[in-house]
Amino acid sequence: MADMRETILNAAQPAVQAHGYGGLSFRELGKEIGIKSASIHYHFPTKGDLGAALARRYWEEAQAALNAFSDTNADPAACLRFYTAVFRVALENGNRMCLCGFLAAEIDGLPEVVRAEVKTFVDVCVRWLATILPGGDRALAVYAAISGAQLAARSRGDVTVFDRIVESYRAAGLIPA
Amino acid sequence: MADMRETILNAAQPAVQAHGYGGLSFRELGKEIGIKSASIHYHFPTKGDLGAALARRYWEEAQAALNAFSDTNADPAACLRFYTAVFRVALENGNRMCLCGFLAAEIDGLPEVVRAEVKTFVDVCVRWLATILPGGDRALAVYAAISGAQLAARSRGDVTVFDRIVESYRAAGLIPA
DNA sequence: ACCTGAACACCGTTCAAGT
DNA sequence: ACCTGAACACCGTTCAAGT
Repeated sequence: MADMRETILNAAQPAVQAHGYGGLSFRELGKEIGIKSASIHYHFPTKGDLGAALARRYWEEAQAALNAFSDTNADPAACLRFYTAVFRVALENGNRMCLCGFLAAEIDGLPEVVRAEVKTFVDVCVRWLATILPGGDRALAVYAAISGAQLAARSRGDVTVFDRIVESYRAAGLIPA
Repeated sequence: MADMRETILNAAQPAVQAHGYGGLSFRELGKEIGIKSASIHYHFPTKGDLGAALARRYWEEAQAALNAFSDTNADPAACLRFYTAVFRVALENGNRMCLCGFLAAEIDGLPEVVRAEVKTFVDVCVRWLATILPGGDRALAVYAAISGAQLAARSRGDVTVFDRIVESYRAAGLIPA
């Protein structure tokens, strides 16, 4: 089996996507993976260290997935369909949020180490979108619009709300059709 | 001076807009207004009751403000400038989120009474936008897009990010210019 | 190297008790 | 009618102690 560090990250990620950083409990986490909460601190000295590791792994995987797709498919419309599909997965998977989307809302109460990784996630997404969309602030706007669509769909508890909003973005011309 | 119930709501609102529902502490709240945390429960039996009262007051005020503007100004572009300005205020005021925007992220861990008020806030905004924008899902899309712009700007700690995103929405044709 | 029990100061909540 | 102190089971964190 995998090392404990990874086991902790794997259990913590869906929890944060559902309840946020503040809603993550070391005691519940320990109960889930069969370890005492004090033992988690051996692998991640503080909650901030765990949060930062979580966010870093998240943007690394997102970056790899986005680049892998755009490397073999240069069509802007196809790339944007892939991008929205990535954000849709979180909703499909237990009506969860993008990890860094939730952390962005909580940014005010986050340790600096976590904040930095959240900002990097946004950078990764916006940089990738900028290689596909027209210049200026369009990439930033699309990043924000998709985040907002996810948030709205989640609060409705209805994935089809996400689809309808994205379709409306396309119809309006914000996203390439 | 105002009654204690209102004093509590006035102190709790900016706290939730900054730290969320989970980040609201009855003890800190009590310290701020000079009352014991146990006394807050006299006015609001549970944290959920306080959260619901907060969200309800929030959408009531938003509804009143939006209607007051559109009653005397029918121009779609002007109405949308007013709408975005309302969401901008939260950022200007200590880089805070829309109260119900934050609660939407936390929806999973919210008592049902709070959830219902959050949904009503979305309804209020979308219904108002629908009286101004072309039919279909455009109102829902604009609601989501502006929420996302606020979230992105907050995570950046930079109000001008909100302005740039909104301007980009206008340029793309999502919002009437 | 990795885990634990016990303690610390926090949290929302309850309730008997005060005025 | 309104407020409080004390208790309850929670929380992240620390640390001496175990293996």
